[in-house]
Amino acid sequence: MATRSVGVIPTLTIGQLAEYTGVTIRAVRHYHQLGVLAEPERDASGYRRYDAQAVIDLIRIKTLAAPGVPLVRVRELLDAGSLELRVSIAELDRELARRIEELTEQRRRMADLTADERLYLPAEVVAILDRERELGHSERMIQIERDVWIMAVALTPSLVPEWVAGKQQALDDPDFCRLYLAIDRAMEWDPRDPRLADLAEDIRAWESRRASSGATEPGLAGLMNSHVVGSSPAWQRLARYLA
Amino acid sequence: MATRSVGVIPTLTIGQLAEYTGVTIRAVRHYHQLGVLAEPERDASGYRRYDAQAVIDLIRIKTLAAPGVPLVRVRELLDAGSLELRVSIAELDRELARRIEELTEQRRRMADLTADERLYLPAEVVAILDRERELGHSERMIQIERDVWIMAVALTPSLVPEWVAGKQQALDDPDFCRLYLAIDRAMEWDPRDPRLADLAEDIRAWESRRASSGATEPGLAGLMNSHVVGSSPAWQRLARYLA
DNA sequence: TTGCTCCTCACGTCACGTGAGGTGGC
DNA sequence: TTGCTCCTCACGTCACGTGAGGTGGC
Repeated sequence: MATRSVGVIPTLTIGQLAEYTGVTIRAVRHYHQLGVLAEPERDASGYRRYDAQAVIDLIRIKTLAAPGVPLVRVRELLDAGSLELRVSIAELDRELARRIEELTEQRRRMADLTADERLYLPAEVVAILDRERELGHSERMIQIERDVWIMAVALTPSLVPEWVAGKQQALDDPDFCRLYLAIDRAMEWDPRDPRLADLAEDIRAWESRRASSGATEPGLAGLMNSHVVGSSPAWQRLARYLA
Repeated sequence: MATRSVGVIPTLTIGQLAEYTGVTIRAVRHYHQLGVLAEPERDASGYRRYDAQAVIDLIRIKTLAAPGVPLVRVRELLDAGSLELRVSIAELDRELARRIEELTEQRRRMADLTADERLYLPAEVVAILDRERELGHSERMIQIERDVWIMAVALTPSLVPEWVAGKQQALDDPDFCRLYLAIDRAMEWDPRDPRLADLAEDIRAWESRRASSGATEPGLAGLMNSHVVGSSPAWQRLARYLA
């Protein structure tokens, strides 16, 4: 596709070529080995001698390879006609645009690395956790709930929207909020604390009101399941009252 | 820095973990091997069992590794305190911004891949070549000059600004332009053509006018040097007339 | 002789990919 | 029994990096 240069013009050594085009000497040799860049003539000392066309070819190779086009494809592209090259360049341009989008995404994610949940939970769940923080819940309980949500999303993502809706509804109910905070506080009570029996009563009452309203949500029952209660002796007692 | 999860919550297999976080199973094992992600407990079958903290850790690893942070550094970053992490994230953010700039640059360069000189010659030289095209020069001569410029920039970049200025000045002179076009046409003349002697006379006359004006430029002499004339028998004759 | 650039093997690196051969629960 | 997921080696890949040992002109 490119015409050969006349050949009567002075030539460059591999070091000069590399410096001018901004690649390493080793990279040039590598391109020769893969047949991406044609081997040039040698001088009397066996040194490679490059002409202007080599400069042009190498800069083309570099331009294509820099954004990550595999060298085998670079070779194909430059061997192919300029029409095919033009088509591929259009493709590569879209690819680069995509990569720029991706990096911009990654910058956003980086910013979230120190902030906690945002990165690994859906936004609605993060909102629920934030809402509970505002209600004065302990970080310990929030973290347990966060872990439960992570497992829920990982194991049964299809059920998550329903749970999210149920939890949001519950948090709109002042009775639930009081109850839920009480449960949080109860975590550190002595398991023989008499208030646990009253709390169990309140929970049962709320749950039956809720069930009669037709709402389907695993909320309290979900949190109070056999996996979670193990983290607090008081909660274990509470679960026994409810059973 | 992150607190351990309670451990009474159900766990994920390596496949579930990989799918949820969007990495391959092999990548997870690789992270274990390098110590970037802690090895979890095994179940009765020897299968790895992951908790919510592993999900969090893995997403952090992925977030850092995706834009190209070496895994050894990822390990250091996550082992270090969150202050150090924050500092490094600021650095990484600048790095990502730089990469986005770079990709944008590469998109521009890609567009120039089919257009010729723009990619491998400084803008002023490209302007000179374009100007000569407008004056009606043959592509053959332009290409020879292009190759001379490439070699000039590669071998003695410090002299290029002077040459560029000289050439621009010459192209502002209508006498030079006529002469230069004549030289272009003469390339394909028969070496015995009597007009060559007249042309040599005109060149000498122009050069002496130019020298007396105090301008320092290698222009015509540069083009008509021993390296280039070899490409045309008529030019060789012309060079002998001038010698 | 010393320093510099060039030469050709050839092994190393980084982040996994990809079988090879085998186990364990449904 | 078949199919699926998991397991541990261990070699392969891609684009070079990095010595190892040697040559040639100033």
